[in-house]
Amino acid sequence: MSTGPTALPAAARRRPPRDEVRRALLDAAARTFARQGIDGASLDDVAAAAGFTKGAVYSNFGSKEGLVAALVDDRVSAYLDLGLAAVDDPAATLPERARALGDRLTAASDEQHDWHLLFLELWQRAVRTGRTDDSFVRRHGELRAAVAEAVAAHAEQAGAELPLPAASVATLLLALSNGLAIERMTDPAAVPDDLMGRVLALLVGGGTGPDQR
Amino acid sequence: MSTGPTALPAAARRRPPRDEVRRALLDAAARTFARQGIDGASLDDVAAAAGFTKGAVYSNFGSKEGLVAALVDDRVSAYLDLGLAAVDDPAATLPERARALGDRLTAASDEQHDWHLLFLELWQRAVRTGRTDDSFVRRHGELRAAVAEAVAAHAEQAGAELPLPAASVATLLLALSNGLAIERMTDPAAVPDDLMGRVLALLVGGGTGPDQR
DNA sequence: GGTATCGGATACCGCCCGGTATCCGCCCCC
DNA sequence: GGGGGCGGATACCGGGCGGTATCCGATACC
Repeated sequence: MSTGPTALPAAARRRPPRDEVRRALLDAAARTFARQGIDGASLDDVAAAAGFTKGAVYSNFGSKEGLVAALVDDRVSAYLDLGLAAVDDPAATLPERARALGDRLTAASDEQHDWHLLFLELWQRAVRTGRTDDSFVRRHGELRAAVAEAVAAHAEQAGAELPLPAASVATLLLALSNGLAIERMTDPAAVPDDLMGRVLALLVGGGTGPDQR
Repeated sequence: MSTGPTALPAAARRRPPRDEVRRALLDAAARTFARQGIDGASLDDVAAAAGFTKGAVYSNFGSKEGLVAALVDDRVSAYLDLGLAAVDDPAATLPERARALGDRLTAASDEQHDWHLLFLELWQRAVRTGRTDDSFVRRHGELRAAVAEAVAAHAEQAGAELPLPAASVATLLLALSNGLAIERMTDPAAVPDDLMGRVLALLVGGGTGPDQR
């Protein structure tokens, strides 16, 4: 995977556009940091994973901290978009949508181990620094607000009465997404595929009926 | 806090019993690792927090990895006991118990930031090594099984029909405990005090009625 | 096509940490 | 109460990492 420039026979070497280098470094950082930990991965590791050297990192991001900051911006934004897109399916009833969203998020947690690992690491950093204006925390708050808004809109559109405030539902959705991913990564058998969907349906007042899907 | 032996005026120095040293080191490790990260904290840091030096750590645990392993054993066992004790209140109805448990777990998450931080770090290590027989993973599985058993017993005793299998309820309980603690640590306002209790009540079929407590 | 510039490569520095070898003094037991 | 052994303290080593100064070559512009 990821054939860097140095993979070529040292002959026809082309210098890739700067944006391309940036992207490659960010992607490599996401993978490498997720797998080895932010502190556990050296800049040499990250750069090598992208097919470059440390020099490229310092040229583009100034420092390791700068790389992490850029990564937060890049990835949390992407996650927010993904989350909103997943909810924007204007079909079917509210519980049905809840179940569909749950299934999709469950599947995503299987495919995106890296993202959850990275998310938790960024969260840890934010908590440890104690800075409430941490950019990761801020972006995460935006995500929660966006989800809450979406939940409220869908409920109103369906004319349904939520058993809990929309804001709480949003919080629970995020908490379950993380919490269940955690359980599933260490013991997949403990988290049935449809569990997330069932609970989400419960949260919007739809019951869980053994198999009414 | 934690007045180590060296705090004395260098005169009346007594050698503490070995078990005492072990305990002090384990406690200091839990605090220090939680706050600075397992890799971020040096053995000097840990030993100093307990009022000793690195030599004591190597004498008692052989290596940093040995200290971490001992910590896993120590802390996960304690957590399992705490969890079981919290559920063993033979009073009131099932939803009432669920709400009480939720309140208690929420309060605990406020007081035990360190434990959640440490838990997540240990979990990350287990996931990254990929060892399914990791002792942390095994102990966590035991915890889940114990919770599932307790849930089933309580439900049967109350003659209630659970909307989800007891095992799933147990998984959800753990997931919510972690997930909500995560949300609460970065933004306390986003997680109302009674949210956990309400959801747990929902999970055991008790509804959430705005304030029937 | 020649040249100036910018960006990534390379070599190097200093710090810090895990680990180890060794030392020293408090406990325990006879 | 005296001596031996154990347990913690101390000093030191080696490796690895973030960061930096410098080099070199490709790109783009005239």
